[in-house]
Amino acid sequence: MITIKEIAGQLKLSTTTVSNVIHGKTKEVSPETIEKVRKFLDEVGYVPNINARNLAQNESKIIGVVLKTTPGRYLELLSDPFVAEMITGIEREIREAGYYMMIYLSESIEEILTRVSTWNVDGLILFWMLDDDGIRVSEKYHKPVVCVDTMVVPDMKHFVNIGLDDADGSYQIVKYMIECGHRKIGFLSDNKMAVDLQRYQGYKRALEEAGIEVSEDDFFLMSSQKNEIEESLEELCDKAKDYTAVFCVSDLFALMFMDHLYDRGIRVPEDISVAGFDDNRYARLHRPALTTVHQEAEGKGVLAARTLISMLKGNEPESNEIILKPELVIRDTVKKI
Amino acid sequence: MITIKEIAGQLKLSTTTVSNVIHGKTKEVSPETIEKVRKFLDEVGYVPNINARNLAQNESKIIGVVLKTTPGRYLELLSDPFVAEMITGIEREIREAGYYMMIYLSESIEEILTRVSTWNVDGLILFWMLDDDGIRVSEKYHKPVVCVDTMVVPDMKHFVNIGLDDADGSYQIVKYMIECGHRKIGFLSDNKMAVDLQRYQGYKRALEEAGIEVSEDDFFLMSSQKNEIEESLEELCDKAKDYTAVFCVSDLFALMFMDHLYDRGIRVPEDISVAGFDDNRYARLHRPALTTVHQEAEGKGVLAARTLISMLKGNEPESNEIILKPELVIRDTVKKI
DNA sequence: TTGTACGCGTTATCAA
DNA sequence: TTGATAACGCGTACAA
Repeated sequence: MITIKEIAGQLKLSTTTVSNVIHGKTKEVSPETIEKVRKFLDEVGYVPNINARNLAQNESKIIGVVLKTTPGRYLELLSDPFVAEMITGIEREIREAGYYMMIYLSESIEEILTRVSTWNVDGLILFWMLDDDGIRVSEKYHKPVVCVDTMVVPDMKHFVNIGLDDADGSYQIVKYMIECGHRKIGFLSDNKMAVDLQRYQGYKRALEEAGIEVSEDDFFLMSSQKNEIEESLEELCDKAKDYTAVFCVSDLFALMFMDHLYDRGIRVPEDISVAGFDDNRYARLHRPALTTVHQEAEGKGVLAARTLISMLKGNEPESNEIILKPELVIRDTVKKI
Repeated sequence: MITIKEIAGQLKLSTTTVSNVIHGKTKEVSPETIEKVRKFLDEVGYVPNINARNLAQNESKIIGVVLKTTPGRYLELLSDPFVAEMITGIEREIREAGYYMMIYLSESIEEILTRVSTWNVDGLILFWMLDDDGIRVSEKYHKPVVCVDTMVVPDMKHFVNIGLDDADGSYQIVKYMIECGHRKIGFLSDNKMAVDLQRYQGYKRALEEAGIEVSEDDFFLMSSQKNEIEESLEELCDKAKDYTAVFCVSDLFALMFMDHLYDRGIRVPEDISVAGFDDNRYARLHRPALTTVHQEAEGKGVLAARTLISMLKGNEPESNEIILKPELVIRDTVKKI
């Protein structure tokens, strides 16, 4: 790798001049020199050493994309189509803005913070922070942060949350199910936190508005531990006999649930109706086609990245929170009864 | 961020000593000093600045993971479940080995090389290099490289290819289809290059061994352009009427094809048999369950990362090429006739 | 218009 | 056992 110093040496110029030409600070450089330097740079294919630049400028041009995992989580994060689509959008935006993306997977906020400060990361995109995660980050990290699908955002200027109106999404679809004549509607999830809690609340509101009583019993609790999932889904198939419909908190769960129903000869939607949430790529490949709530995964990623990059440029975010709107997608898995 | 210099100042020591303690070069440091420094480091939560370290050591601890795209490709790369699973494995290995992962998506080898040298990346994992891509990389990049699913590997010491015996995989499944009584078997793909070519050759060999003539007509060519896919699949459904089975070059294509068949009321496997390749997570969620060829996507990623990391440690790779074995998975989409 | 000199944080060499 | 000092490559204030 050729360095500025070497170039300056060969051209009998100073490093300053070369550096100035590289950065277009050409007001004070003679045209001939500019030309000479430019030509030479091209010839040798000069590439700046970013470590040296970062060291000198105290920046990194790196945006950290942090996925906080929990132990024993069913799907490896990157394989989750929703995550993958979001990251696709994020990656493109970051790249086009001249930044670099570094992905961190970790169960530990401390580990994440260490990596972030080791690399002197310029900005952060955080997924699914829970509890006091956000606060712990904000205490140690004082640069722009964009959270995705995070409920509790500390009231910090450099924090922005990108979310979805989850409650409204589930409200819409459950309302639709009720309109189709369903009154016994289960809610399937592996937890009742954060985003899933919101979705549960929308479900509850729709039922209550229709004068249908909601009981804890209607919660179809799926295990989140890899080795227990199959078993818990088996049990839920039994439980489903008392229901005409089940709303699943995600497309993935809906697909998994339908598999078990199929394997037992229970037909969707003839015997039971099922709905999902997300409308991800793989749900779209399913047949019968899944009735679900659509959200723009890639768009969410793009928005997160753009918001962060804008903050990096010194712009104040317009608001601490951006909430996107979900959209009901009616397909074939919810039957009129 | 506290620096070594500051620490040395506060402790009335030299930076050398502090640095030595940090790196466990404690043969020549007194126990008391070690203790004192260690304690202080803990207290202040010292985190090294990796830019400075990289600059001094002329390394980066970064492993570049390069996905070369082609314009208009149907699936965004990271959303491809096979890619996602592989990256999951790669990421974990890289992280556990104390390296950092940087993902590059690009259509241009030049752009990739620029980024790689900008960051002074220590090693590279390349996916699907085509034609002279590999050679162009090897000309400019002289550190360890592991390719995945690449056919032409230049005879370079620092290049290793991780592949799958694709031809054998398709040979096995097509042979199975023949054993099930099928004789008119189509081959569906969107191209006939690299890995897909290998899979085609295995298909061909199985048919030829069974004395079945193979014609160009049996190639079900699907468009790879986003906006033309639907249409081309429609046409292939018509074409399928003359066949009892279609072997698809990937699970994804098999799923897409089956969707179109389903939407036209053509049943799998009753009316036509379908097989895939990869056995990815989403294919496993499909019903009827897909008969396919299994390969360990995550394992492939892990192997690629481990091989590279071993080379980074100075070990010579045992061989220029590691070829994994695929495995036939019989499920429900191929019917005995 | 061009050049000198220094600082960024770390590691390494060699002297004390 | 410890400490000064140079070096890595770049950007920049300031001097010429």
